[in-house]
Amino acid sequence: MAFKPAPDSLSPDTLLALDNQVCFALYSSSLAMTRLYKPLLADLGLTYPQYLTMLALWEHGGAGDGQTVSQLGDLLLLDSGTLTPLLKRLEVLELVQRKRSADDERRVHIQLTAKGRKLKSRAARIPACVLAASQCSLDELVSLNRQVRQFRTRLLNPPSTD
Amino acid sequence: MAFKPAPDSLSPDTLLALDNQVCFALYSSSLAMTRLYKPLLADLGLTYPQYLTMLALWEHGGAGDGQTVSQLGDLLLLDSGTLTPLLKRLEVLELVQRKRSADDERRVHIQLTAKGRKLKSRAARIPACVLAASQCSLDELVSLNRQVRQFRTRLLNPPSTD
DNA sequence: TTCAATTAAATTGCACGCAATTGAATTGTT
DNA sequence: AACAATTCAATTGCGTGCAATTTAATTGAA
Repeated sequence: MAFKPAPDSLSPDTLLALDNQVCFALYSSSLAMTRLYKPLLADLGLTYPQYLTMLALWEHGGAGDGQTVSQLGDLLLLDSGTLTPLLKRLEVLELVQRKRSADDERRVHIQLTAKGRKLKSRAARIPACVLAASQCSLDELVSLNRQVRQFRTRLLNPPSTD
Repeated sequence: MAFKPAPDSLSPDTLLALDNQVCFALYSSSLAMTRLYKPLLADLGLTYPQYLTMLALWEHGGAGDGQTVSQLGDLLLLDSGTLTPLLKRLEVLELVQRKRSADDERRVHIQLTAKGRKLKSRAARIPACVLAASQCSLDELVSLNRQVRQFRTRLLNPPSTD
């Protein structure tokens, strides 16, 4: 008499189920976050990636020369192909200034304008809105943030192939 | 004698720090996952969103008429503006068939072709590659997946505004 | 029955992401 | 000094995401 087989946890059906993919959980959650931010950011005239860029500049752009495109890319994990046109749009909005470096003409320094710095106080209201909409406690968000960042760190430091 | 003030956990600087944004953790992790999948999916000739769409169809497209565009959108949390051109590309690849519904001409049914069904066995190798590259245990991924999905569920069911 | 409201998919326009390439500036080696 | 290799930003091309609109089909209320 045969036992009823348990669902094989390594079957293709299980391995490929949409809800079993961490990648899909991250992907769909990230898009859901973008949608949540959109109306909040519309008040500031920013898109979501533009907002992240302003966060990076508010936090790390205070020093004299601001940040180069590459340094911003390191902070945001994006490349110049994405950042260059985005930064040009922020320049049109008069939130940043783009200036060729004097001592290395290859570099472009991104500096906040007065208008860009001023926007920070209005943006400061956003995190509370997001916390409320997430229906999570602050502790839960802090914990989730830590775990997702830890996961990202491991992804970005692939095992050496020695 | 004044105490040295603790860093104010509710100051704008703290609230707006890039690493304190769950949204950025999710965003950058999701992009990092996309980059990880890219070479694996290149072997199958798929982009990452196309792969997610195939996952949805392998799991839920077996029944006679497959899934309509709307039903796929519910599974993937995407709309027709995104899915229609993506599905047309999958049709060009001969992985799916798009057919107007007979009893409701507004609907378009998406069905796997034999070639589309066959691709599943090759895709079945991908999860193991991702697990290895993530440098996480299966338990850790399962746990992270559960928490991110729970977070997404709360985001998508906003508190009623009665 | 008629026709307004609703629904489904497609279309349009814009802003990403990113691979691949280009062009210009700098560095390193001899 | 010369010049190959490297680095940085910009550009090009393609595939998403998504708001807004359009088109066509269906539903529903008078």
